[in-house]
Amino acid sequence: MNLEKIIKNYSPMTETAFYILLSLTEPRHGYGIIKHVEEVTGNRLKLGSGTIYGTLTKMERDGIITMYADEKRKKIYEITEDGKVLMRHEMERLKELHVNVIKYEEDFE
Amino acid sequence: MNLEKIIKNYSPMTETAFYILLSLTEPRHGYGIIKHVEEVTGNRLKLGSGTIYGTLTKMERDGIITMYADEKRKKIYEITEDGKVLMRHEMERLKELHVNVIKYEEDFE
DNA sequence: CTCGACTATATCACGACGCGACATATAAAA
DNA sequence: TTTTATATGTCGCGTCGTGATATAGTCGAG
Repeated sequence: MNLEKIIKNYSPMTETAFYILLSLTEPRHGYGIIKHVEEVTGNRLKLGSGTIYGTLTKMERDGIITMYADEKRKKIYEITEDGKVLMRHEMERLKELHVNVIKYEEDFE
Repeated sequence: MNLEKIIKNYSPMTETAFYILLSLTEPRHGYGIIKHVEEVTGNRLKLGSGTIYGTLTKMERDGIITMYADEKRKKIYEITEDGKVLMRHEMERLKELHVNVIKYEEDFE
């Protein structure tokens, strides 16, 4: 899948997809990602098994992550260059969202 | 719908839902919301008609927005107190996300 | 040594969501 | 007058996150 289509199909990114990709700057396997996401969100976000393995399969098919190693009971992935471009794009969107949070925060007090 | 269930069902909020509620601190009708969202996102986000009217119906049913006025060709809504609580909750989540954007940004360069 | 807890992956059906297409209608502007 | 903008609504489509279910290896406590 080319970069243009990737960005179109993955924007806006779901929170799940965002945290999976955030975990894959270091090579990790599915179960390791689940634990890492729990860590960085302070146990708030717990990914279901269907979510993680389904998403990883889809992301590999689309070329935003790649197989790093295939051990007996561990399939280890890492993010690709296209994946990094996508994440930079998503991070810009999240910054825009944050600007609007700060701007309109007082209206909800 | 009670507040606990509202927060559970609307978290994490979709970008669409977030910007619709952000628009409803002032009373607005569907079409007005579409135009307002285009404005605050710099024409990035254009809501489809199915999205806006479907979401408004659902949000009113769940008690996070309420009918403010029902003119001939305009149904005007505004956010409820429960809706404001929900938005404060969502804004906290977006701040956490933003912290992680700043923290891990350099890993995607 | 055995039993439960943890690690690890995979598939399935379910409900929810965003979207564009299509339909309908009024009002303003060209 | 004809087009463009305003305004709401419904429908089917594809996608997504989730929990249930299945399967299986590892490892420590009793």
